[in-house]
Amino acid sequence: MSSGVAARPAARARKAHGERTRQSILERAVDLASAEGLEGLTIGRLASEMKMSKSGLFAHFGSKEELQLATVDAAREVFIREVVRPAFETKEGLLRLWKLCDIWLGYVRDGVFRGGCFFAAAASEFDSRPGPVRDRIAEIMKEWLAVLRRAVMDAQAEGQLEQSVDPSQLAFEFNALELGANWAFQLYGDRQAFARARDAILERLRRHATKSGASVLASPSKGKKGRVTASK
Amino acid sequence: MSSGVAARPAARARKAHGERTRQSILERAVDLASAEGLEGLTIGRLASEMKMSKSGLFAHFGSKEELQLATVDAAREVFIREVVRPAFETKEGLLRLWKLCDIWLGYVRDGVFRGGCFFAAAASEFDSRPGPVRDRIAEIMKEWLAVLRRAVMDAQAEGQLEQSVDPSQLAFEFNALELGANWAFQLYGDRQAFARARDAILERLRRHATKSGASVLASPSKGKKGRVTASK
DNA sequence: GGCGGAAACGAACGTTCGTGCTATATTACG
DNA sequence: CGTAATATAGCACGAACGTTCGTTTCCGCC
Repeated sequence: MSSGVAARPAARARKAHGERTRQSILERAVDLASAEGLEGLTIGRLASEMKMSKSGLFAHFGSKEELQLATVDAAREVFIREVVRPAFETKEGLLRLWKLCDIWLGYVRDGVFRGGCFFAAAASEFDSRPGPVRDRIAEIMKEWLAVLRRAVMDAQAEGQLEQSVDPSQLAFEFNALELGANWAFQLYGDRQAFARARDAILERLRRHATKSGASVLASPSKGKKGRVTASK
Repeated sequence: MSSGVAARPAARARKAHGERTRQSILERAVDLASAEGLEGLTIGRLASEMKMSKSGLFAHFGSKEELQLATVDAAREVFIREVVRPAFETKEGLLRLWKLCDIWLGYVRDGVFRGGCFFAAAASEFDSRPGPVRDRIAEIMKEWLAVLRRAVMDAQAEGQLEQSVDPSQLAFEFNALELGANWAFQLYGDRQAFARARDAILERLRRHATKSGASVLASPSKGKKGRVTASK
């Protein structure tokens, strides 16, 4: 950490191997944890799926809690890559706000994580289990809520959304509808839930859109069938 | 099993003791499971809390899965007693629909279960774990959604809610908002979330209320501060 | 060509889990 | 009172858990 360890590219190549396996372990860990839960994510199971020994895998993290934390952060990266980043390709304003919600719904429907929204599951699992893991999960979900809230405020600044709407309130509602769709899909395989959430969100956006905002929202409304738009 | 074992009333009194301890075990089990999860609900832990031996307690159920199923059903009884029944004291119509949602929020806020809504937690825990337990949970939550949907239809039949609203859609949205409030409260202790959910629900009810429906909704809206009305 | 450190391994630890078996209290009724 | 059913306890099991330890394999570098 302190000494630069020599900037020799060769020296980096040596270290790369450990880091790379660690990364591929975390990939699996995220997948496993999203389905079985962060506690159900077992070191032995993970090791056997990676065709490694328990101890070999264990050495990368030092404790189960560290593994859980690393897994949560890895899932956060995936979420940013799959949801936030794509939505941020759209210019700030009402359309980006809509994209955030729409892409989120797609991210659950398309099974980016096997068990639906990773953080919805993790939050529910850890909400009565104090500790660093719970804190990290709470922090990340707060980030997401802040992104939504920020998007609302931007849309207002752009003059596309009425000033009277409370950004926190709207962010809460959208998040709730997303969680609701996730819940219905995970428990019943109900794909219609995505359309329901989308309709509810769009209706709310339209209701509070200014005139200039309404035009922005014109296209996705006209989409033929009620399918969620794919991110690509 | 086969032979009727005699329908003597006295025979029932004999059996009562076992049934009573079974019931008190389930009380504890529900409380424990609501906080630690249905899988975290451990027979050893439960036995020691009940000051019983593992095997003595175990004999009442025969398997962990049976214990889980019995626990889920016990939680269902509590839910009916605490939420559905009180709301059904109000005559069918818009007000009952509102009561269902309002009392539900109170039931989470007042900690009827230590871990918030028992079924929200259980659903999230078991949604990727097929089996009888998952099926039972899904069934119970479907009952709740059906109650909501039915309440919407009743309100329409009473002429208090516009015919144009889709009962399933409204039930979905209300359920989602409730789950969202539960989520925010469990993860952040955010009591404001109840007010947010309530506001969102009330706003929707008002929007789609007929004239006669609006008058019914007049009183709870005027309630001074935005507190959720207690069920008693 | 041998040294050193990182990475992976295999075996074992102490615990806890769910689940059987067997025996002992407790109780109801003939 | 005695007997049979019921309820609880005691004990042991096999498996899985997280974790530790000592060893082995691998590879860049002096």
